[in-house]
Amino acid sequence: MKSSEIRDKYLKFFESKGHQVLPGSSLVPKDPTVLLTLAGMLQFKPIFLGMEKPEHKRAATVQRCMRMNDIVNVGQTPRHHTFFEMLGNFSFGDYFKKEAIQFAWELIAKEFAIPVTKLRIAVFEKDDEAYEIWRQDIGLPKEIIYRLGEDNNFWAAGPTGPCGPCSEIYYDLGEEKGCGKADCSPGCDCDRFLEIWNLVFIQFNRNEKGELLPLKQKGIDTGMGLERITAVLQGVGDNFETDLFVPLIDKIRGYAKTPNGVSLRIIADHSRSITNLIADGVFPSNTGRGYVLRRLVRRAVSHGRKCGIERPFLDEVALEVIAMMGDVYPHLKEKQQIIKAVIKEEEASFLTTLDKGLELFTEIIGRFAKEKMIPGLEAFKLHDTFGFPIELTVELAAEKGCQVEMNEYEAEMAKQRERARQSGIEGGKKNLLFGLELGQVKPTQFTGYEKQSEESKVAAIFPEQKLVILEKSPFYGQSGGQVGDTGLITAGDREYLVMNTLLAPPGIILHEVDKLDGLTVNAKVRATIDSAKRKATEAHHTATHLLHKALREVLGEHVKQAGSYVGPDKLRFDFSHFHAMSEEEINRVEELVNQQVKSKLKVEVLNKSYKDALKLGAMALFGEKYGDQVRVLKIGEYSIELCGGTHVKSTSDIGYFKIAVEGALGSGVRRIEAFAGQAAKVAIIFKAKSIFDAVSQLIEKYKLLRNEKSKLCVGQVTEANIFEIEVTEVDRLAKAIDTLDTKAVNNYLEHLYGRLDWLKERLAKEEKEIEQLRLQCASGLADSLLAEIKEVHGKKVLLKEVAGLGMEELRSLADTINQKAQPQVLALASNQTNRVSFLILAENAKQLADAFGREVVGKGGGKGNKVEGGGKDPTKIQAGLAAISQLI
RNA sequence: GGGGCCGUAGUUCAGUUGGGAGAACGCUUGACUGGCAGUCAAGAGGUCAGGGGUUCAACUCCCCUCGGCUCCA
Repeated sequence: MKSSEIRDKYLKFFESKGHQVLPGSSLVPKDPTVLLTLAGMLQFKPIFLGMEKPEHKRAATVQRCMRMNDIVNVGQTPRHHTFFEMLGNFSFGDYFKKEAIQFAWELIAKEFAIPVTKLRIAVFEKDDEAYEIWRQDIGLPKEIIYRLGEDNNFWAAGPTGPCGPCSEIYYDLGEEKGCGKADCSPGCDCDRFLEIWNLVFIQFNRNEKGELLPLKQKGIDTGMGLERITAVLQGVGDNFETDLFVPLIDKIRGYAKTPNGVSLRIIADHSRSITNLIADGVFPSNTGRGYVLRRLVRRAVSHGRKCGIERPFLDEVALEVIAMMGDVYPHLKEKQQIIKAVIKEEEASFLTTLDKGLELFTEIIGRFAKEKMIPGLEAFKLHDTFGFPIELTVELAAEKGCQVEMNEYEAEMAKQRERARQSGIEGGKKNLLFGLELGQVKPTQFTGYEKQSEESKVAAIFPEQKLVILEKSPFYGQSGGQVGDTGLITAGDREYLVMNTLLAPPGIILHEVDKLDGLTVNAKVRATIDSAKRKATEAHHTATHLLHKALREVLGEHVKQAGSYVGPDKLRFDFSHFHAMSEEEINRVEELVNQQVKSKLKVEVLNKSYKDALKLGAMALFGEKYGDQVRVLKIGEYSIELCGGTHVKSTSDIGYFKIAVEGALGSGVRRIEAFAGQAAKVAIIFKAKSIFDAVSQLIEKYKLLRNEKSKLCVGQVTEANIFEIEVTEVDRLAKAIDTLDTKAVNNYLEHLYGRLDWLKERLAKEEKEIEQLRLQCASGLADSLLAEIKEVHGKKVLLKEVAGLGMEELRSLADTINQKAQPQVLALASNQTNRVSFLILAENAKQLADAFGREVVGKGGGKGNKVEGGGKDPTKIQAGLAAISQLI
């Protein structure tokens, strides 16, 4: 049976049993606490947790999943993967153990016709109910039903919350695959018994005390790995030998000069992960999912090299993955271009780090060739700092007959992990919502799309966190990047300041207030938001959508939102893009956005089903489910996106849009900070003002320099034409902002920057000229000083105070004198802006400097026969020089 | 979120108890040559990423910011 038939058969079977077939969700989960979709039930987690109402009582899905826990086993065993497909059927308070077991058995034994002799069953040791169903209702002999412990057959999503026993169906691959031990049975570590289906019976809620309380609404959550069942049904006993992998591995083998089975499997497995991750909107980066993706690419490339593949090839392998999976998952085909491009770029960048690492490695191996042992610390540094894989280090070392001190390496690695974990724990505690018991609270009715003030009743209070929940509220809870509203809750004549508003997953709006005294549940209140702040936030939010669209127009369709902040003060937008933006690109984007502002586009909100929204061409973000009602934000004909936030009525309300900074967050991810409305105007004028200040400061400095120059040896100083900035120019700028003339604003700012640069350049030139003049003067001075060299105790000595010379000039002066006369003792001291600089050339320069330093309140130091130093009391220079002459 | 490394001429990089900013290539000019290549000579090119601190003195030591690379979660 082909794997595609197995998928279809599974879904059809459960459809016939009254299940709604739903599409699997993205690998990027909606739940922000979960990195990747790692199980079929993830999209239904809120339902099992009682936070969301199910739309169907029974559902069945095929879910693409990713798990990184077993990555070291991938390729080594017949059944570990980073990417796999999970077949699942679910019951939400509908059928329970009996039907779940009956369905499973019917499919396995009848539809798939797996011989009973090959099957084994496991139940939780205390679950007599399940045991009896298998025994009585199905009629299985007790020899093939096993009772297993909590670690194997009890499922929980966390330390508290819904949980329950499970029952597993195993396939016996035959004794020859096993460990041969007498007690070998399901649950054994060896490869004989393959777990093919796990049926989870969610029947308890575990509270903080660890007590198991029965759930009113029991649930069923089952999962059968497509790869495993396919292996069984195709009679190969190895997932990598199924039609899910064979064509892919063949393709990879075609690139390999020296193929080895394990590497081919790893590359095949990782290619599937990589392709699907990128298709779901993940880009390589150095954090989070992006980092998972990067690691997979790098492991795959490393194993490619192991197989003698020197050139980039993964992007082509990805095409094969798309060819194999594209019919089931059409979005892979749609994203083909991007997938290929991203992989190519990432592969190339890894090859350069490998080259770099190789250089460092050869340097290290040279140092430790004698010991035949590379310290773990070196290997760790190579890995940690330079990204050179440890496997490669070990392998290359072995080629040179060296080993790597792995204990030390592992110890360093453990330290690194510990550090990261510590910071993770501390970070988690910061979350105010952590550990809040919201199970009994109903979702708040949000009325803030239309109203700014609302009569309401207090639904719940959390005194410890100072959180208030209302039945309905106009306050927007922080989500989707938009900050929470602030404002006022009044009860009678008492006022409560709302500092921030948060949103908990099932749609509960939490008002963070300054105090709670007197406020009780069920109290009648009026909730009023700070509308000025809201308005400023809305301008930024609508501008964010325009920005997103404009970026896609200017930079390309690969630009995708990767996070945002929308507040009253500014907006921040993170997006995928591979290079820094050029100035022209930034200007183009600004212009495009301001053009939309000028066009006074109508901003509309449409409530649509997710399906219809996609049909309209809305840009889908992460995590939406197919059945959801979604809000579609339509800005004229320009932009259409899903968005739950609040917005201005017309783009003209944005006022003006200005990008402040564009920078990198990591490779492949850029960040823009921008201003809209009043904030934009303030930011621009402020910027202009700060340039004015800088310019006038430079002008002052310039004048000083001219002055100094005129005092130096040459007499003639021509007066340069200095641009002063006129105040009226600020008015012109303000006017350009008001008329939305982006070009004028940018030209003007550029003009200001230009002037600043011009002045800086001018200043640098002037400084250099003065420097030259000084050196010139110093060399002139040298000639006159030669005459002052005296003979003391048979040594040529010159001790001299000179006026207004810096260290630079002293050196130059000393050089010239030294060149022309070679005195044995040369001490020059200068009084510059009330401080002393001195330079001494002599056999015992240090000793002389100490004596001099004592006089002028200073000290100095240097190398060999030269000392440089300084002091604070210029009036003592002569005394210092006298002290030196004493020592000669 | 927490670490590590890096940032010096147009480019690739040197630069140790903190005490005159360097090399190679490239660039400009000149000479040799019929022209090019080439060789020789001279020259230009640096806010040592930016800001603060310590110091008589910071490319060098400390802190912060920005940018690039990288590991862990």
